[in-house]
Amino acid sequence: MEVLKKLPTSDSIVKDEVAGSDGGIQESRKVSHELESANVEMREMKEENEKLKVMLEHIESDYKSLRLRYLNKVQQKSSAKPVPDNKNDHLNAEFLSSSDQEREFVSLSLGRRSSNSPSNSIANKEEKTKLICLGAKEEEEFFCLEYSSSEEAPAMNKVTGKRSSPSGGADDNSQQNLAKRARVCVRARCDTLTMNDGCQWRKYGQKVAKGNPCPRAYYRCTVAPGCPVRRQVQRCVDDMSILITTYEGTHNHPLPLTATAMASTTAAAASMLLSGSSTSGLDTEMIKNGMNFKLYDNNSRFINKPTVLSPLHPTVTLDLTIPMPKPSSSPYSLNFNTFSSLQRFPSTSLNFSASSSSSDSTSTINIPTIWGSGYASCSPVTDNKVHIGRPSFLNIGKNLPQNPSLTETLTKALASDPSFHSVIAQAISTMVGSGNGDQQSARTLNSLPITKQQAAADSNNKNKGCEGYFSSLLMSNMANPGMLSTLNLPSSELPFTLFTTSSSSSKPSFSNEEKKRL
DNA sequence: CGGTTTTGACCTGCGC
DNA sequence: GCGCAGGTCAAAACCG
Repeated sequence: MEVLKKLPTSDSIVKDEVAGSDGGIQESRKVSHELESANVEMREMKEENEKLKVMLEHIESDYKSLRLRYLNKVQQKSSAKPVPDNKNDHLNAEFLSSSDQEREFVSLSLGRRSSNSPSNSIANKEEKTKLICLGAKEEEEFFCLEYSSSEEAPAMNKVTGKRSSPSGGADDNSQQNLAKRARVCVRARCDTLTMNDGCQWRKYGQKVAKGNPCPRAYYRCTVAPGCPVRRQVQRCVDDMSILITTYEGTHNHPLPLTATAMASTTAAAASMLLSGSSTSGLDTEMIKNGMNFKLYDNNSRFINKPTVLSPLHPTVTLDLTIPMPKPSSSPYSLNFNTFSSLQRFPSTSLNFSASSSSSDSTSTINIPTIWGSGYASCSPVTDNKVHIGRPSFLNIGKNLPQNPSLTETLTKALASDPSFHSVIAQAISTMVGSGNGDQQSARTLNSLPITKQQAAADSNNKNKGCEGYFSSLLMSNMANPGMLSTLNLPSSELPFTLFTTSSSSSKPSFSNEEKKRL
């Protein structure tokens, strides 16, 4: 896995700046001053790029060691225990001996599908399901995380998990269903019946839920046959203007350009939820390019708590109904929380606050966001609001030293957190997509100039009214000029694509455009 | 005519 | 075990 953060060369900036000036001493002084500051920022960014690279190397090595540890543990378990269940033993042996299966397991853990794998057969999938559940008692979170990355599985076992599920222990089923049923709930104001998120949906049912006179509609993705993604659409009982759309599953096909943003966001949010871990339950805020993501839990007093959510499903709610603050004036608020009812589902909370200027007193580290491209500056705060990962692994925010080494501290902390590793891996795979279409779409989307993206979004909105809201919102947020302000760069010069991965090798890969920029 | 929507019946999980 | 609620199925109706 190779992650790159792409930056425009200082030369290109110089040329543009010089070309843009008409002369005059003051003008050139101003330009040179700006150049100087830009260069300083560039150096800082490069340094942080290096740190990120180091961090990712750590992540990679940590992941490998974790995997080894896990395999050792399974091996020890299978050899030490005579085990009442011979089937599981057999499965363990198979797991350890089959390179194919291991490959798929690893693949799952990275959030990618290996659709061409010969182990994709039903029989093998069933075996792997059992394998995963085998160790669930000891390493519950780990297994949930690993398995949750493959949300296509419900295509074989219906969401209810019973009708077509193989006869297995209730624990096994529930364990895997926990991971598979992760949902992303999106709340947005919309006057139309549904919102166009770029995907094609077919309605397969409607039901009036208790407590809400508005019927809930059930949709399936029809972009590709067999796509496991489903969505529920329902009006908020407290505010009829709010449409609650709940997504479940991951698309197993390339997505249309307009659907990429939403799918990536929901997949990343689901990934965040599933890879998340228990925290102290403190209120958290996350900033993501100007989008407000409101968080709830069962104790939340949030009055618009949607009835669409079932305690059976770990759900992330993305609240788009909160007005966006102006990019340059205030940090955005993005709340991520989970319906972790019964404490069965770990919650993940992150706090990314965007520093509006370099004069902020707090130290920041730049973290590539998983929702689109850009920088989210992670600012340590003093009220314990920065919490990433499970307390046992990491508890950033508590007793954080407010000194210049904070960046390193946070970097190390992040690099040492397995949850964060998985989130990053999932996010990368989400952005890259399982198919070329996804990759292309994401890249195309990210490389579009802001004006074009905005124009496209505006055009969509003009034609469809409320429809296209998701796409345009997400697209515009991906290219949020506010994020550019931290770099002091014109929006046209910003490198949107921060992540590129190469599936064929571990070396970085660049598109032609990216090569030019570099 | 093919795809989509509607709608009543059915299945499953959960609480009592 | 029973009833309730959520979710899904599938036949009929609808639509372009």
